[in-house]
Amino acid sequence: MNAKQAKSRVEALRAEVRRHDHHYYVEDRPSIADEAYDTLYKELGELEERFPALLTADSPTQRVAGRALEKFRSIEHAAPMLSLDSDREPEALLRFDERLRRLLGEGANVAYVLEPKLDGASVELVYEDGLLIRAATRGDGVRGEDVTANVRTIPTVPLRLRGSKKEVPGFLSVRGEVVMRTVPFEALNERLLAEGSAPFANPRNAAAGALRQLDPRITSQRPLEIYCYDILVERGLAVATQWEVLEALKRLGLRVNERVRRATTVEDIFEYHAAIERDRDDLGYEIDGIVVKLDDLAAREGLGLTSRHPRWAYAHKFPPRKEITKVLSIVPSVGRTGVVTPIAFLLPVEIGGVTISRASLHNREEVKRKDVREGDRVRVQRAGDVIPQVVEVIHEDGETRGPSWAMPSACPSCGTGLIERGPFTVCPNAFGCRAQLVGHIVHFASRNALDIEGLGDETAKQLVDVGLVASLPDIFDIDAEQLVALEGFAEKSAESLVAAIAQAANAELERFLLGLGIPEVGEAVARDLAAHFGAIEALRDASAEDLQTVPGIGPKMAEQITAFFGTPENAATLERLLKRVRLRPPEKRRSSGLAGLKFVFTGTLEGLGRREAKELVEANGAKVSSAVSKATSYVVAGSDPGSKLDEARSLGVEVLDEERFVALLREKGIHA
DNA sequence: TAGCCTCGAGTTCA
DNA sequence: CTCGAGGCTA
Repeated sequence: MNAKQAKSRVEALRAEVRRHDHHYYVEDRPSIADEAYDTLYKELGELEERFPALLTADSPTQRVAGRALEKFRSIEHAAPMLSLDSDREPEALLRFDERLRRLLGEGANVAYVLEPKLDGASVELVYEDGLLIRAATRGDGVRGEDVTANVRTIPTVPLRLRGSKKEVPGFLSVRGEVVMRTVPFEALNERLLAEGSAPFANPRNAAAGALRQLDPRITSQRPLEIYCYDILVERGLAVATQWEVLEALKRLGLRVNERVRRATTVEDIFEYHAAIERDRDDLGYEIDGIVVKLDDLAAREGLGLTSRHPRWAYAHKFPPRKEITKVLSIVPSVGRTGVVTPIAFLLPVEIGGVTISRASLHNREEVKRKDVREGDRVRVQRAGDVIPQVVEVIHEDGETRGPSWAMPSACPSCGTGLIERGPFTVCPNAFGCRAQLVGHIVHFASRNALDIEGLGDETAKQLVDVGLVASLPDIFDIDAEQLVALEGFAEKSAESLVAAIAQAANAELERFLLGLGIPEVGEAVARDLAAHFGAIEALRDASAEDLQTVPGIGPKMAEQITAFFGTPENAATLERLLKRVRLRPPEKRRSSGLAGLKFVFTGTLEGLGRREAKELVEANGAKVSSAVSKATSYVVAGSDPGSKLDEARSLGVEVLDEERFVALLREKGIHA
């Protein structure tokens, strides 16, 4: 075979293989037997090997460009990839619809396109003259990471758009969602487990993780797929509506979700939402709601954007996932304050990608109200998609249930008679109850207090159980030898714990105060007290009147604090602790550019952690609070923000993304 | 005295 | 993150 013959054969083979790829991956309708396909593919590969001059990047054999990167390049998107306004309340959807109709004017024909909201990793694909030249993660919406080599390995992503030169646009930037279907996801996790690697919590993490592999050969082993749903920028494509956009994408060989629909009324949208939710478990991939988009592209232009979201699109989310499981047992547990909390141990179930095995039942009243009993089948959800909650008991005909659950009358830890305080049940043995001591130790060692690494729940329990610690100050007397004698302690971990404790003996006053666990004294109050009194002795000897001169301290808190220091056991403990620790007075805050501002953080910050961001802002004279109010200056929203973002919007508080937050700091001469 | 604002405490999993 | 309650303010 000469070079010319080879060239035409190679071209014919590529067209053939591409066609079969499209049918198999995009249309899900194979057009050839696997064996015959393999033969074609093999022949193409062999010819390309014999005639290397014929090799091109868009050949179906070149999906995996086998070299690992050092790191990803950051690239700017052709247009910002915005996030959508979203809510799960039906009223919010009604408001969206009404607002749109109002803005578009009386009698305007409003048409929507409805799509499932896929829960995967958002990417931009860029095609020039039909060739895939670039792919990027969403990143902060403006710039993302260059993951071209990885995206090329996804079989549903065409390396070359379908159609003749005339039909293919000169430039096309498409937005799509990379997802992993649930079945291959589980297979992948099993494989990872078998290899001794950590499995992924959910398909979204698995998809995002696969995209961020530096070695495309690893990505190519991960079962990724794409669905395309938007055009960011295009040249040479005549489209006037979202529906036409989707049609055009399909024509060009890009996969579009099969459940997309058109709608003209808000009733249609609710109906679609209900239908998709009903089918949610059968789709084979994860979704968390539906997306509603105004169909008319020209009308969108007129509507424009809010600070973060386009006004012409909206995500109507599903309520949190609920699953049914069985209550294995209900066990009372005593916390550091002595409050006894009933905990339901559950037959493990997966909800939204995480396995839930326990849920707090909060208090006596709660158990009674829901009438949860051991052995019951219960519906469990993750409130705010995080904290597991027992929603209700599922009753069946002819069921036989155990006796209703009752709070024990004696403390499960120390046997002292329990007392009732409102809906709560409390162990009054504050100084002799081992469970409470364990709680105190953990709190004392916690990150915001003395930050003793290696002294968590399990270790504290062990130390108390073996009698090494009978009271809080005893932790400073532990030596490495004693620890090594314990189960689970090797020499190294024993030494590092002892070192961590020794290091903690040099502590900031406010952290020490927090660690003492005085009722009503948390992070903020501890700081105010430290700043006002300057030394622990001054605080200890302060009267209730003195305390109330501190802004934020009223009669109730003053009473709690004086009662704490007035209790002989606490006084003795404090004396012993003070012999062991050296307290540093509060640092003078250099107030500067941020004085008078109030920040609230939500979501995950990428660059500097939330904790560092908080400290940085506070060190420069600003306040950080946990809830959004009218008094809030800025809400800083990282990725995956929570309800505080919605709160900020409804109160009209300015929202900063991480980039603009850092920019604000830089403006004020502050560097991270 | 009501309502807003803020804080403390408890909460699960990887 | 949510709930409940204390403190502050109008």
